[in-house]
Amino acid sequence: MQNQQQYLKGCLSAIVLQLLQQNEQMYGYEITQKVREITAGDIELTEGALYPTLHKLEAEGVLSTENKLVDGRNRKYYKLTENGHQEAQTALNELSGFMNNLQRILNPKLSF
Amino acid sequence: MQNQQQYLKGCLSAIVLQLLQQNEQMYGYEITQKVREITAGDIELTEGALYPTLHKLEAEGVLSTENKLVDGRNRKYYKLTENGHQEAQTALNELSGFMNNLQRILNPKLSF
DNA sequence: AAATTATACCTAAGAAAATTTGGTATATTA
DNA sequence: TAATATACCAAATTTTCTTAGGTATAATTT
Repeated sequence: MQNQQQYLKGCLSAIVLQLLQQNEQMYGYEITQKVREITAGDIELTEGALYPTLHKLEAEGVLSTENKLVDGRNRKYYKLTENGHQEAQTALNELSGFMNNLQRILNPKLSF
Repeated sequence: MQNQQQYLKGCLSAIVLQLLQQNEQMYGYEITQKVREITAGDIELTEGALYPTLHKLEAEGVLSTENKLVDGRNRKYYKLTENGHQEAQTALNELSGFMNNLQRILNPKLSF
């Protein structure tokens, strides 16, 4: 169960979009901690991967940002744009479909 | 449900290992058709990704090969080596763990 | 008081792994 | 006979992540 990191490829954006569907607004560091918490430390979003992804989603118009100073430190909050909500739903439906397919491959006996 | 391809990144090797745990021996083209069949066409393994992956797994000693001439066409059959069975089990356990974690993220209400 | 850890952002070089596009060849089907 | 299906492969490019840095403030530990 140790090296799950490799499987993260491809679904980092989807994870971000899901968390922002659930939480209204989050900042980068918060996202890394949330994923660490939910997965009990199995999955660690590296900042080198996360920040470029956030910037890309913002550049695509999926996310918007707002800077806030909290306890003397700067935080950059991200939220889904109006269009981003639709994009998020599409991406998450696709991921859901993919996971069902992957289950079919891994569990050939079960039928869904 | 169309573009699930993006999520394939990172688990191509695991899919190959799973299919070879189930099937004893398979050749490349057969693997692409099998995945297409199981996923009803949602996931298409491109040959440009599959063959390099097979060669890599062979180079690592996870898979061994045997060439056969069938109906006038050459087929290169792959099977798990003795060591490959262990590697496969490890990789598939990791993927299973990853999917559970991803479910926790996508489905925050459910507890597993 | 000083050093370490936690919080919080970021970039750039490199590596890994896929896509895209091309190639070769035989058998079957239209 | 032309197109499709079968069957293999490699190379250039792109995408995406890891690794390894950098900056800065607050809180904790030594």
